Amino acid sequence: MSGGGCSIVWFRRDLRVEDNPALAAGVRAGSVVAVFIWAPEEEGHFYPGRVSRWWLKHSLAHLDSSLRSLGTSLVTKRSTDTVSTLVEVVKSTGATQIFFNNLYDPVSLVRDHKAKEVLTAQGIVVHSFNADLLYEPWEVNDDHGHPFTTFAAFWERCLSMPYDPDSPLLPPKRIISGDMSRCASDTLVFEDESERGSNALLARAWSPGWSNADKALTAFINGPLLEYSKNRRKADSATTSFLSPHLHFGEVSVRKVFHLVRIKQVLWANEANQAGEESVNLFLKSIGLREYSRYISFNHPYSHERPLLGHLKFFPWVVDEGYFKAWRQGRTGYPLMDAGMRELWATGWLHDRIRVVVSSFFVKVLQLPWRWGMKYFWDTLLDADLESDALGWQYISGTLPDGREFDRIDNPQFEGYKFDPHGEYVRRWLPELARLPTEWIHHPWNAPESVLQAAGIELGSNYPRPIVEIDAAKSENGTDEGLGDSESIPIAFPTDIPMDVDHEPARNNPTLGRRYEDQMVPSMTSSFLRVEDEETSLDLPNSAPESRAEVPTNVNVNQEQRREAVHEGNMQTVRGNATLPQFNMTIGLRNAEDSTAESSSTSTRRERDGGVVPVWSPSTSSYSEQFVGEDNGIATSSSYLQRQPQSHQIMNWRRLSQTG
DNA sequence: TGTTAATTCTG
DNA sequence: AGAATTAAC
Repeated sequence: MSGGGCSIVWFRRDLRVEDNPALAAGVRAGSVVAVFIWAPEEEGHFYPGRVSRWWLKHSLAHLDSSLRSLGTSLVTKRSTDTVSTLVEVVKSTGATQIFFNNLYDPVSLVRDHKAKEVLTAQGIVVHSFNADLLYEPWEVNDDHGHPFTTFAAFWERCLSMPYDPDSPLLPPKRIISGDMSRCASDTLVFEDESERGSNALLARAWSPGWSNADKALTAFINGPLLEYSKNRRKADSATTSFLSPHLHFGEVSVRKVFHLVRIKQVLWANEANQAGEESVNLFLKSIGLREYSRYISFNHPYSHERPLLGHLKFFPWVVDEGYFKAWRQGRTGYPLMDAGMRELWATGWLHDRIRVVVSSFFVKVLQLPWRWGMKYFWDTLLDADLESDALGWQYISGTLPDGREFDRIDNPQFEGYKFDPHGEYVRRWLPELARLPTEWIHHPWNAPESVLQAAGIELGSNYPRPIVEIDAAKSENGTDEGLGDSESIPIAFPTDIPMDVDHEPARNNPTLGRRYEDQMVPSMTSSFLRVEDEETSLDLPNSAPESRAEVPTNVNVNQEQRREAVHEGNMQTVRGNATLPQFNMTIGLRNAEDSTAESSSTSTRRERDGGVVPVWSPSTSSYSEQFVGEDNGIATSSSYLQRQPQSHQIMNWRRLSQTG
C-alpha cells in the first residue's frame, strides 16, 4: 500500500519474528528497517537489573541473526530520548510508516503516546498492534462497559469473549531490507566488567531468544504441563513452564501459548483426563494473571507505585534498612525465606510459590513497604516484569479488591513444611543448615542445643535467630515450643491514626549516598513531595476523572465490534463492608542488637508508606515527576482504615496527560 | 447418614 | 486468616 518510503518496524518487548503483527504488517507494506532503541534511563527507578539486561542482550543477538537470515538486520540505537531517536531513524532511512506492538507499562503508555503524536505530526503513518495479549485491555469490560476490578471476573470474561484471540502468525518468509546505509547502529552495552562474571553462569540454565522460547514452550506443553497442577506446590520443582522471561521480552507470543494449550485442553477433555484438565486450567490462569497485570496497568497506570486500595494509606510501615538488608541477603532466621532469597540472588529465579512466601513475609511480618521489595525483585529477577510484579506485590499487600486480606499472615514455619516438606530446598540453598534433621529444618530456633551442635549450627553466629518473632500461640502443632527466651512484644497495630501524623519535614535530599557495600544495596531516595500532595488531595471530593490510559486511536482491529469498547466509567466499590481487622499479632522485635552495626542511624522506625523508594541509581527520569501532584482519589476519613464501606474503593488517578 | 475434624483453596 | 470442601468418625 505504501508509496516510496520504507517502513520502520520498531522492536521493543516483542523480540520475535513469529506471530509478530507489527513485523508482519511492515513486511506486507514493503521494505523494512528493523530497529531496537535502548534508552534505559527513561525507565527511571526501573532501570533493568543485571540479569534482565543479560537476557536482553542475548535475545537481541538472537533476533538479529534471525532477521539476517530473512534478509535484513537489526539496527540498534543507544538513546536517552526514544522519541527523538525514532525521528532520527525515520529521517535517515526515508521511512514513511512505522509499525510497532503495544505495551502497557506506565512508561510505555506515555512514551508511545508521545511517539505517535510527534511522528504523526511529521507526516509519518503510525500503526500499532496487539502482540502481547489475548485481548486488548479496552476490549474486556463488564456488562456495563466498565473495566473489571477483580481477576476472576476478568478472566472469566476473557475465556468467554464472543471472538477468539487472533491466531498466531507465521514468520515472514523473507524481508526486503530498507535503506540502512545512513542509519548506523550503535553498539549497545548491557553489562559491565563487574557483571560479566556473575552473568557467566546464567547461560548454563537459560537460552534467551525467540526460537529457544518456542522450544521451551513445546517442551513444556508436551511434558510438565500434564502434571502442572500436581506439582505446583513444590518449592524447587522443575515443573513450571519457565516461560516468564521469554514472555517478558515477547520472545514467544501468548496467543501461541494459549493456542497450543487449548489444543491439549480439548484433547484431555475428550480423554476425560482430569489431572490434565485441571493442569491446563491452572496454567491458563497464570497466563490470565499476566493478562490482568497489563489490564490493571493500563487502567491504573500508577499501580506500580501506589496501592489500588487506599485503606492502608496510613498504615505505619516499618522503615528499617536493617530488616530490608537481612531479607535481601537471606539472613532473616527463617529458613524457607532465607533459602528463597539466596536462590533469587544466586540465580535470578524463584518458583512462584516462593515469591509469594517471601514477599508475604516481607510485607506481613517485617512490615516493610512493598515498593522496596518490588524494587528488589525488579533488580534481581531474570523475568522482572513491572506489570506482573506490581500486581503480585499489591496482591500480597492486600491492596487489591481481590487480594489477600491484609491481616492474613502466614506462618513461615508451616509454609516451610508445606512447600518444602523434607527440607531439601532449604538444604540446597542454606548449606549451613544442611545437617539439621527435617524435624527442625524449618524452625531451628526450637531445636535442642544438642541437635544444633550435632548439626554444627550455632544460632546467632552460624545462622541467625529470627530477626522478628512470630507468636507461636497460633501455631497449629502448637507444641508450645514457644519462642525461646526472648520476650515477645505485642504490637497493637494502630487503628486510627490522625491524618496529620508523620508530617515530618520533607526530606527531599535526593540521595543519602550508599551506606554499605553488599549486594548493590540501594541508597534511599525520598520523594516526600508526592506524599504531601497526596495528603492535601485527601480533601478533594471524589471527583477525579477516570484514570485509565488513553486507548490508542489507530489500533488495528479486525472486527468492527472491538472498536466500540471505550468507556469511561468510575471504578465501583468492590468490597462490601470492611470490618476493622484486629492487628494484634505478637511480634518480638530484636533487630536492634543485630543490625545496629549496619543500619546505624535507622533503628526501627515506622512510617507511612509512599515516600521512600530504594534506588540503585539516581532517577534520571522525568516520568515520576510528571505525576507528582496528581490526585489519587478517594480517602475521606482520617483513619488509615476507614470504617465506612466505601473505604474499599479503588483509587482513581487522572488520565494521562494528553499533551505529550 | 450426621457431625466434626482435617485439608485445601484463595489472584 | 478464613471459607469451603473433603475425610473421618
